[in-house]
Amino acid sequence: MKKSNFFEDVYDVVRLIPKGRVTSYGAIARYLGITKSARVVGWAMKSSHNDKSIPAHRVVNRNGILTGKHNFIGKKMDKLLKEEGIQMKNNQIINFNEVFWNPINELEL
DNA sequence: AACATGACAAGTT
DNA sequence: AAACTTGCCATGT
Repeated sequence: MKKSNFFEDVYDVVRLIPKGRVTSYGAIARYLGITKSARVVGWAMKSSHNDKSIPAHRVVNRNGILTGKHNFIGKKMDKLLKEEGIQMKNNQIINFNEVFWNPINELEL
C-alpha cells in the first residue's frame, strides 16, 4: 500500500459523510484543493474496496448519478442509499440538492 | 519503462 | 447554450 496523501484525505472525508447525505467527487476534490483531480477521488474509492468502512455509495458524481455502481461490490448501491432515506430513480438521486453534503460548507470554518 | 485508461469536473470554443 | 478539450494522480498492461 502506497498510502498517498490524497487517498488518505479522501477516505477521511468520505468517512465523515453523515448518514442520509451524499457528496460528489468534485466537492471532495475541491475541499482538498485538488478540484481538477476529481478522477483520483473516484479512483481512491475503487481502491477503497479494501476498506469496507468507506461509504463509497454516498459518493456520486456531480450529477447525482451512481456512475460507479457497477464497480460496487457487495450490496446494491441504490438499495444502500434508499436505506438511508435517499430517493433515487434509475441510478440518479432525485433530491440530490437536498441530500448533498458539501464538506466545504460543513467542514470549512 | 512507457502508454493508456479511469467512480469526474471545470474551462474554452 | 452545447460540445470539445484539458487537468489531475494512480493503477494496469
